[in-house]
Amino acid sequence: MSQSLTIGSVAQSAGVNVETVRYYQRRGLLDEPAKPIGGQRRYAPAAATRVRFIKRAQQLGFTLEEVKGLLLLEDGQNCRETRHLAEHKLALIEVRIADLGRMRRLLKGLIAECAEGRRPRSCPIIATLSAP
Amino acid sequence: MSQSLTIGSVAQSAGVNVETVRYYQRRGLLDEPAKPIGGQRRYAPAAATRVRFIKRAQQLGFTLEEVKGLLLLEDGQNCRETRHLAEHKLALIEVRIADLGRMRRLLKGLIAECAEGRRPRSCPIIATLSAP
DNA sequence: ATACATCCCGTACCATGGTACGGAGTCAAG
DNA sequence: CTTGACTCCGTACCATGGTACGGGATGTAT
Repeated sequence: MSQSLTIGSVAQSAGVNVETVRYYQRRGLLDEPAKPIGGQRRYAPAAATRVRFIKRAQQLGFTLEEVKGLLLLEDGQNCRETRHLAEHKLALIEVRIADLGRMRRLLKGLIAECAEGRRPRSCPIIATLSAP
Repeated sequence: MSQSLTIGSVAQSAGVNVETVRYYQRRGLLDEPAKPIGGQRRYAPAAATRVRFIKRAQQLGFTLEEVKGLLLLEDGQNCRETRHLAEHKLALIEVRIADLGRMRRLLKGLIAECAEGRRPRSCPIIATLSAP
């Protein structure tokens, strides 16, 4: 009963494509169970749990390579290392937020100039991009 | 004198790789000047300006496909359309910022739990990712 | 027992924005 | 006129996270 799932049911229960499960196996994020002689592989329910783990970590902004690192800590006994990974990721996310914030300010400013028609002869967005 | 630059000097003056200039030509973002019989192509200084335009637009978060759209409006006479493109991009950026903000809150919360050692038996980050 | 659904496996392809390679041709300076 | 740097062009490759295809083998339900 611990090896009861087909790859299709693992995929379905984790909400991903069968090909995605295979892909995770190729990427080394998921073990591939032994194949019975001329049969089909069977998966433990833990495989589906693991795929969900991967998906959740991705939603937190971890890449698959980083998830690989998290999975090494999966027993929950390495809280400190896990926290370091999370802190590092948090720092990267904050940099991205800051970058996007700058883009937003710039775009907003340009759009406002456009809307006010301050420089009716030439579009201020284009003008800014074209500046030497 | 209007066709005086080699591809190398265009690239250098715009701060990109020669291959990048060729790539933009393949993508249809930049015209490829006619090649003299058995000679080398020469570029007008406007080519370098255009490459810089592309790079700046990318920094504002536009993809190359979107830049292609902007370049069609490059004469500056289509302020309204340009503004629409910019507004659309701005909306996407704001969605992205909101997404990242959620990630940040989640990660911050988990890291704080870790640091406080509220759940010393198993790492709260791993536990959260592993939840059924 | 037969039909239909899945699985297996390798391989190729998608978007995105480039970089690298290699052999032949060309250009400019000394 | 030789040498070294640059150009040309097609093609292949990089990361990232998958998706698609196709023929043959299996599994399962009726």
